[in-house]
Amino acid sequence: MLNLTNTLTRKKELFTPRDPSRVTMYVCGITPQEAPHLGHGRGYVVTDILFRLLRHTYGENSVVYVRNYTDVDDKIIEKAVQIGTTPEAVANDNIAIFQQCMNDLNILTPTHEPRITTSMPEIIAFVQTLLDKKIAYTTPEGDVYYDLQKLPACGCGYHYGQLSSKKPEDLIMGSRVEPNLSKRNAGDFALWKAAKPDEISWATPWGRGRPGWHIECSAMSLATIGPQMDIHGGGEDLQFPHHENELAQNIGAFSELYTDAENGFAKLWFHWAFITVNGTKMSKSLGNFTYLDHAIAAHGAAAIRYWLLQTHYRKPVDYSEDALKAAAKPAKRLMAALKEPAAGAPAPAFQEKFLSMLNDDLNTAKALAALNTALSANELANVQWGAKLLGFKA
RNA sequence: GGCCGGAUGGUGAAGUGGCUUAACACAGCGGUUUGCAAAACCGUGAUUCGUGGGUUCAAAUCCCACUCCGGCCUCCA
Repeated sequence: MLNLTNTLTRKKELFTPRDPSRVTMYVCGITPQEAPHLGHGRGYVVTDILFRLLRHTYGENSVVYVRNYTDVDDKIIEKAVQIGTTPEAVANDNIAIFQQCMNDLNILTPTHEPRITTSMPEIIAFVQTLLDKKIAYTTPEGDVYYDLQKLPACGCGYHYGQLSSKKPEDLIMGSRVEPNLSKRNAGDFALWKAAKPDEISWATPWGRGRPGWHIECSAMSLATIGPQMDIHGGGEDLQFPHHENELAQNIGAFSELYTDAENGFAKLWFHWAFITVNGTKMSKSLGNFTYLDHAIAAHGAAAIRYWLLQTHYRKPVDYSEDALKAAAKPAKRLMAALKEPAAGAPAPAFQEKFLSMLNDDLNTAKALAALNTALSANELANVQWGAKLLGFKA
């Protein structure tokens, strides 16, 4: 009985999968232009808890979790030029660091980890579908845009801006999007960008180029999960424009399938909040980030997991060295309990209580507290069982 | 400017109507242990939940106003 906050309705909702034997979740992954920072760690630790809980509830082989790599984008290309290598090499290096971090943090490997560069036929096909339906249009420059005026009416009741609580007219007024005279409406977004000289590009019926950011996720989720999924997740900042546009793309392609609110693109949209530093968002552009691998080396993976799980996933977590040090001690205590010989089966009452906490919108802070209480009471079997569900590994 | 979210002890943070004079953790303080120290373990902390009103038998929890802070509107987990 999992209750999760659905960004689309802004309410905690009882989660019921479309098919309990194949529960599906797509979470936006990283753009490997740089090594991952602590913020990436948070998102995927949180998702890991959700994945573990779903596996516990529906069975280990009944959950399909997809997390992609956006391995081609402006910044990767820019970086490759800067250091004199290929975009592929930049992406591969950073993906390797990312995967090592995920491994260190004991984050379960997703069922599928698609990349843009290996999903090109699906991406091109998706753009073609939107062109065929006249929802997208090409420009003289060779770009392809989504025509927001053509967003089909959908049985699911979606209107553009619903996911991010924005009104289209506000978006256009406040728009700082690069002016492009070839666009029909200011809010139209790129599905495909025409090739620039000397840049990596792919051939398509409408000309060479590379995909826009949003279409990639629509295509990769279609290829791995299908046109409808249970949970779609990502960082808070992806709500707009990325997820809003992704949703518009899927409705453009599959509106006839999406007959009502229960049968839309995703049943539930899941977003986690950021890591902040002195109250301000940790980000690459502000330069106030800490590399994930450095933090793991300095404090240990268990301390980082403990620190992150102390706060509810929808609230910001403020980073400081002191905060990580403060988490190291209880994390160590937990680790020591996990290193003890297996203490047998947990008490049913404890399991039930523990699961009800996680099922209540992933209340990991409360679950961690229950673990500490069990630890003080020397309930080793309970501690070992609970810690495992929270992804701690001896 | 528009929209969204938040404000709980020295610190992080859970709690969204009575089970809470507020979980859990860190720091501090007291103690046990120890040759001393460290580590470990035990004990100890807000009569109070941004401010002002209101609703209720009952509010940190609901409603209204205000103040402050953050996020999104542009690449971003």
